[in-house]
Amino acid sequence: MLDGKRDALVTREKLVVAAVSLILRHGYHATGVEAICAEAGVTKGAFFHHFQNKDELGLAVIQWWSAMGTSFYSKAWADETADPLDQLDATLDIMEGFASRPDEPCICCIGMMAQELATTHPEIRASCGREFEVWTRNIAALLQKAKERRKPLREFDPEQVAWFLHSIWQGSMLLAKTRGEQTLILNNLKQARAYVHSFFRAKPSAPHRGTKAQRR
Amino acid sequence: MLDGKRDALVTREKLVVAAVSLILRHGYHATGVEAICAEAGVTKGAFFHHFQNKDELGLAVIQWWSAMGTSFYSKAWADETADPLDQLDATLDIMEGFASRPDEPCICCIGMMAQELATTHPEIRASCGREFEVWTRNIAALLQKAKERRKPLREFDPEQVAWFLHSIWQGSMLLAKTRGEQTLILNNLKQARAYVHSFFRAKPSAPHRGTKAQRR
DNA sequence: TCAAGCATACCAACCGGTATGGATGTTTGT
DNA sequence: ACAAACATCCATACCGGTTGGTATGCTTGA
Repeated sequence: MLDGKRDALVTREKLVVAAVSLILRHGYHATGVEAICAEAGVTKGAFFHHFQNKDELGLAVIQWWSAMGTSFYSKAWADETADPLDQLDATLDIMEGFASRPDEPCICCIGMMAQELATTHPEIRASCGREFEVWTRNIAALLQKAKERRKPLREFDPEQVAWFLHSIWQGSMLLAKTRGEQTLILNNLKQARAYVHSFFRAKPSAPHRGTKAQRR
Repeated sequence: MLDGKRDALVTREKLVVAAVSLILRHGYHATGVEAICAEAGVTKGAFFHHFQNKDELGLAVIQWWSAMGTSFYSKAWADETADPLDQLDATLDIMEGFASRPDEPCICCIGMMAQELATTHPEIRASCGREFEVWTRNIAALLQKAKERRKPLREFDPEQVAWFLHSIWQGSMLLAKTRGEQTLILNNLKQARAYVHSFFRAKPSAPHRGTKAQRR
């Protein structure tokens, strides 16, 4: 029975989700195993049945967050035939939407774990690096396609620009944490969008709809 | 006697410096009070004589790092009569130099603490925010001056651009932590420099010396 | 002489992790 | 078909080590 009282996969998922929620709020070290179990509604017996130790859960958390992120951007990335510049705009729209959710902080679980654990936990550092590359490669691919279709106004390296955009994104979330509001992120995204557009001739068709996805 | 065996200010400074060093390597929570004392060559008696608790030391660490940072940029910011755009370039040169130190990671203590403690420690969050603003205000002031002296090619808000640059800086250091090398930071700084220059007409005088401060 | 500065010893709380046994679903023997 | 046997799943209880923090008293400089 899939929805029976006892399902290992469900329990495991509950633990990972609980860990994500707590790590986002308190960070990795400040989140105890018992606190995760309490949030998930299980006990330590279940925890150490699914994970050898806390760090192994950390790796699962990173993968879970990355998978969630990829599905989060799927609307912008899925259509292979779409205009790549439109896809980049759609990506930025999604990011704006993520930063515009009321009463929800705009933070990245992987960014937090990378900051806290990169120097001490080599495996977690490597995992964070891999998942960072997933996002960046997707952006770089769109930039590459855009570069091929429309001749850019000036030369640029898609990969480097993608890392540049990712840095803006992570840095924005970091700086915004110290302030009450998230307009900083939205302002940065606007500049990032303009930066991307600056490589290409303005499109005559789309009248640049500006900021979308504000306040549901 | 200032250089006597016993000097409260020196001891306090040793504790703060030791804490900075350890926090940069292991993060805040993973850095124990006893470890800090060992690194500083004192005991817990000294620690809790100077700081009521660990968080109070955290605040001192933030202020220490901010002060060090400001003096770090003093060469670029001190001269009131200099050309503001040159000052911005000098600032980016210093940042490139910071990212080019061999075998030294390019990381920010305040960025790390903000990421780890912003949601749980309101006072530390506020302190990080204040020190972030110090850097940003300096950059914004230079951009403002540059905007006044030479008419920019297009309109921009100095404060928003300054936060944008700060985000790039913090995000670059964060992403670079997950990789072995720091060329990512240098590439981002190049794009940031080009972005700043894109607001102004190219200067005929300075032939744009490119990347400086590589490998001593 | 006296307070500031600091070392020593100590503590309750909490941490990640383990040992053990019971509950549950699945497979197997007949 | 049905129970026995089994492996998976998870709860309970427990543990050694570490944590931030304290109580106390010696030492040093003024």
